[in-house]
Amino acid sequence: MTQINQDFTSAAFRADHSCADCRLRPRAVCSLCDVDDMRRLEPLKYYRRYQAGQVIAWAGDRMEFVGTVVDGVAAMTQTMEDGRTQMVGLLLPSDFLGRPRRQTAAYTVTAVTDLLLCCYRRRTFEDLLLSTPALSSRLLEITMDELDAAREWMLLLGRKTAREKIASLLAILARRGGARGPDGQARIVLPLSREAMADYLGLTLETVSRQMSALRRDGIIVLEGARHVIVPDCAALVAESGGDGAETAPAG
Amino acid sequence: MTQINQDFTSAAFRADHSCADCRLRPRAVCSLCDVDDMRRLEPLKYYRRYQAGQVIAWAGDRMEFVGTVVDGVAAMTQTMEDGRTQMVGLLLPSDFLGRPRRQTAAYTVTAVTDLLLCCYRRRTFEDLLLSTPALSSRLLEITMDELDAAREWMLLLGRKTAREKIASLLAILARRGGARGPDGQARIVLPLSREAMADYLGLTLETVSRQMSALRRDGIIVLEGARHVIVPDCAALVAESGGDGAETAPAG
DNA sequence: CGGCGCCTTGACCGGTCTCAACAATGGTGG
DNA sequence: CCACCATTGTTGAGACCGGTCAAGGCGCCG
Repeated sequence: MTQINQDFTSAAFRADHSCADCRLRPRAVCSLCDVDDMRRLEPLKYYRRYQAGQVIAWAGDRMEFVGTVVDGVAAMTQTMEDGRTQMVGLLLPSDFLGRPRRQTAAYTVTAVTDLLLCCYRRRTFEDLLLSTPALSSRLLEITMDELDAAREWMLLLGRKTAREKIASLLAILARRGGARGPDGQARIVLPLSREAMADYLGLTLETVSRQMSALRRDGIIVLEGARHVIVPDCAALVAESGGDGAETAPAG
Repeated sequence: MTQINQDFTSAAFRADHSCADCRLRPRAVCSLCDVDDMRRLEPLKYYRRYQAGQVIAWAGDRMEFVGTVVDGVAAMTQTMEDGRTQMVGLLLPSDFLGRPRRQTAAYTVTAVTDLLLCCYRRRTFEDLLLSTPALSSRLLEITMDELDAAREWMLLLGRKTAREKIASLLAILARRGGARGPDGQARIVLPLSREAMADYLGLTLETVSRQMSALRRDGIIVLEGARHVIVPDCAALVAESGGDGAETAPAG
């Protein structure tokens, strides 16, 4: 597909990883496991791949696996009967997907870009949780971090203006996804379409587009095509974001 | 204070509970503990009381305890520099307050009504988590339930109309706090002021007041004073709420 | 070159916010 | 018991932000 997805695929889909040189171990659910734990975990893991746009699970579907995002971006969305949809989580590399002890997906999960997941069968993972304190301990930490992130997002959805919402999202993507420049500069390759951004921010895609243009006019960002954003001064962007909540990782 | 608070105090502040006849054990963090576990936990617990309006912790304060709401209602709120505030959690009886392994409060916590908490010192509780799998297992469940509730709330904040927001809140309070009548009827004693409702729903207090009046005019609710709500037909209320998300417990 | 997504921009509309006055409630003290 | 006050809730008028509907541009791919 587009340049964006090739960026993700090139690194991710080359071959399976060995846990020993997994670059996202420090943040993943297995980060607290010792060598012994990993000897038990590693043989049980397997990989799943999805193409951009593919639905991983519909809300209500049986979910027989859990996993960690290795490469790419996934989105969790909720939809009302009349079609209004709200994204409730953006899953970036190292984020955990799925819920032990629950048989069905609570939200629809979609691959936003090409995606690589490091998975365990759900039942297997539940057993590992019981026998591996380091795993369940880290999962609790991760879940509480996601809860904090969700609450930050509640502030954004409930109280921020459209401009602040856009600035907040860009600030978060710059923090976690973007390449940082020498000074306060950053470049972001947006994984999300305007519509997906709107669904995440509780806006319409037209408002997203207009506010992106407004930020460009005001010199806060520079656009190179719709999906490439340069932030000349990250501090200025954060100032536009309303300040609160930009310093935290996005919801998982 | 008001009738509302006396409702809460009458039962709660009589005397300390014994875990054996604690009516919220089934939903609390200790629900999976066996008799042996409880023999270790019970001597370590203690109670804290707060008056309506009292601040339990400011965002950034050191938090040296965690606990479960026994009686009353507490609120977690987040505030921006310019004063805009968003409630990010409403804590009802059996809900858990605090985060193990974190020294400072992430949000400001306030007693909405007179409040009774069943507490452990944070360090004590952290030790208990390590030595009591039933405790950490249940805490993970609770945290994941709160995460689901937070995500339901994101849909409400991002996509629902003012009327739907009000209806959703009333539906939730009817489910968890209200006395259920014989048919589809329910009566709710609102623990929240109009302003607190607005902070929870991402609205202004004027809009809350107007939509309450609109629901009254349309016969969806009956008001007996500002804080007493009668719902003649719960199904009709749920229909006004936009359907999604009303069947889940509120965020903790 | 043409067609199809995706994005941008414009004009207009409407829901919610803002500012303001007023009503109801409950508590206090004469 | 009642008058008074502070707090909380209600209602109105007008402004504004973001949504809706619609047209057109850009880039990618056949």
